[in-house]
Amino acid sequence: MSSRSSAAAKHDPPCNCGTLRKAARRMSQLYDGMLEPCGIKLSQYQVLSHIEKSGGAPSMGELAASLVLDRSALARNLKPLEREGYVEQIRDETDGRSRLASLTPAGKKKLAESQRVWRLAQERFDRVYGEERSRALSEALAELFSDEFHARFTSTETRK
Amino acid sequence: MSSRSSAAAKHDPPCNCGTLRKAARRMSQLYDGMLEPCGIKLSQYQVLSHIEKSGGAPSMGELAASLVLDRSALARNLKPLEREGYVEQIRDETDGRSRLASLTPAGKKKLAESQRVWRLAQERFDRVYGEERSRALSEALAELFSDEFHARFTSTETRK
DNA sequence: TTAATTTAGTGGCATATGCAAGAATGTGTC
DNA sequence: GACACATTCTTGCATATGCCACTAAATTAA
Repeated sequence: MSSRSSAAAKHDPPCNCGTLRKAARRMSQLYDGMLEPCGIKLSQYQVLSHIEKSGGAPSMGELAASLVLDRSALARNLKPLEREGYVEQIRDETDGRSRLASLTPAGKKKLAESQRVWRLAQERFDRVYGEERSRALSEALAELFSDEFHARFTSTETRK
Repeated sequence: MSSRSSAAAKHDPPCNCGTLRKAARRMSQLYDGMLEPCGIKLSQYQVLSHIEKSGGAPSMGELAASLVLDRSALARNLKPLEREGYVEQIRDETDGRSRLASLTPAGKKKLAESQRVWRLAQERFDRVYGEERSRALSEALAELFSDEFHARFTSTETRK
């Protein structure tokens, strides 16, 4: 038999998920490094950014969903941002259960400031990785965290 | 002027890093879900798996590097695995500073068990995402956490 | 209207991560 | 052999994440 097929030489391909996590850790490090002068991490920038993109005052649930983040995790991630006075929770008049996340003036300012740095990071990424590939990668990854992918992945749960 | 180019409509493309993080969170959830019967998370499986791949007894530093993980983070991640008796740290005879990570018999058994489930997850991923694309994605991501990418990204730090 | 159900957000518990400072060990030099 | 310097791991501190159990509020069913 060939040495390739021996039991000991059973090389598994790299773990898709592990690879994703490694890349995420490394990129977070790089982006965080650039955002450092702004005093916020990419994770926090993402929160501010998503609040703005949502139109201003999303509910915790909506915001968590758009960040692909657990509700409780989002609540905790907001803590430092509230402490710094960038974000505040306001009651939803139409639904007593809901809290809406909203940027304070200071939050909008910090977001604008961070956005400038973030764009530099994006540009650097595109330059190093290639603009075309960058766009393609973004789309590929967006597919992975889409609800459709999740549904297709879990629907095959039972059989085979 | 067209509405597209107005200041308010300045749509930034999605954040490469944020997208990566979202995808990593979601995939971790899916892989963790499948590994659940084994009683370990993907992050823990990765540790066991990398110890094995390394040949048996890597130093903390080597293991951390192969996992693209901070040394201190690795040390903490090992805690639960040591508690469960899957991993043990042994002193390096040739270097008093170094600790080597090693799988216990129970750890090898748990790894083998988890590996079976992990392969199912990988297969499911490949089936849903496409085997060819899966392989390509893996390579693309591996490039992102490579030292070369890190170097190229940070080397342009100063200029522009 | 009241009871059952669904939806939102919170708090407890455990793991995951990173950075910076500190302690232990090794090495090279004089 | 003692000192300066480098390497390895450990600790403290802060954030990041997820799951589950619980409370509050709204919605639907009876």
